Amino acid sequence: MNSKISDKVLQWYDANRRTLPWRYEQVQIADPYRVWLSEMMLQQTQVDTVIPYFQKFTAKWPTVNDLASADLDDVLHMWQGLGYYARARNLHKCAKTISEQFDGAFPRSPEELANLPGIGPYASAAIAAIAFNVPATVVDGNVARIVSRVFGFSTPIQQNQKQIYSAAESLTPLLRAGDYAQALMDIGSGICTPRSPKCQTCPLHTDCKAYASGIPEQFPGKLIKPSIPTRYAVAFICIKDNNILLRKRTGEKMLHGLWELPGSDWYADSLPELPDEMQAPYADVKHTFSHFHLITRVVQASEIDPEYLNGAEVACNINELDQLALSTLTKKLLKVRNRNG
DNA sequence: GTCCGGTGCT
DNA sequence: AGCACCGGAC
Repeated sequence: MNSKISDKVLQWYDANRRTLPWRYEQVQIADPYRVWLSEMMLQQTQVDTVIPYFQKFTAKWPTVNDLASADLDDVLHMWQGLGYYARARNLHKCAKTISEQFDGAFPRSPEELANLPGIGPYASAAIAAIAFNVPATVVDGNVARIVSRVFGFSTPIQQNQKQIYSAAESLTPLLRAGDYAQALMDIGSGICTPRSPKCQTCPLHTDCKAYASGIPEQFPGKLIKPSIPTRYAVAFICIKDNNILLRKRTGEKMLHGLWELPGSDWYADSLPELPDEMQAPYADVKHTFSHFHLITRVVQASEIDPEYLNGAEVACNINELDQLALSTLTKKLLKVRNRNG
């Protein structure tokens, strides 16, 4: 009964699987390094966004030992734009651990994998299944949505983790665990999508309670999210002789290790006051992070009163910005320069 | 604008 | 258990 579902999933996969740079054919042996790297990148990030990053990383660092020998600054630079930069720091830390303590070989069991930096319950199961065919239960957002729909769970995913895990476990096959996990990812991203599931093309629609209900998109229920606050900041674009003032974020603040425009802290209430002569020209740029909006007043000036700087700025050639790790926020702020000339 | 999503820290 | 963390799809 349950094995029938995994059989349908695997048959669908054999006919419809996506070709992706980290996937291997059945005649090939999986490279755990590539499986691990892809899974780290795919957390919180869509396949199409990940592909060029994966290509760049594997070209520059073909093995985990190569990545372990890299500088963290280079890793952050290569990661720029992918977001959640703690992933890049943990990636580097994990590569060093594998290289130095595991002789360059990833462990096979989910339990050992879960002890490594950046590898949690999802990734440990996914790597064990995909790289080593261990029949671990792999539950990410896609799987949780598929399982909720097949079983007709209306409880929001966040409040139903145990039931979802048990249901997912009951479907997981003992053989071809890696193909099965990847098949569910493909079905989740291409068919069983959050808003408009394409049930007619789904191999499980005749097994699916949500489909039978006629309103599959309403499974699982959604959690009402509280609205997030807005913060405010001032940042300076100060260019002289082709050099722009930048500083490197330090400490434990978000985006630390990346370069940014000098400016104020991010205040909870309103835009920091500036003297009139520093107000023009400027542009207000809005950016949204996971837990707050940020409105930044970008002021362009050839000189900045040192009172507004912290003394840690570095003059960087504006034609060599592509050699530094910049967040998407900083790139967005830098575009003001093109707008205002 | 609104929604989506793994891990680590506390 | 609750919160911090980013960018892209719709």
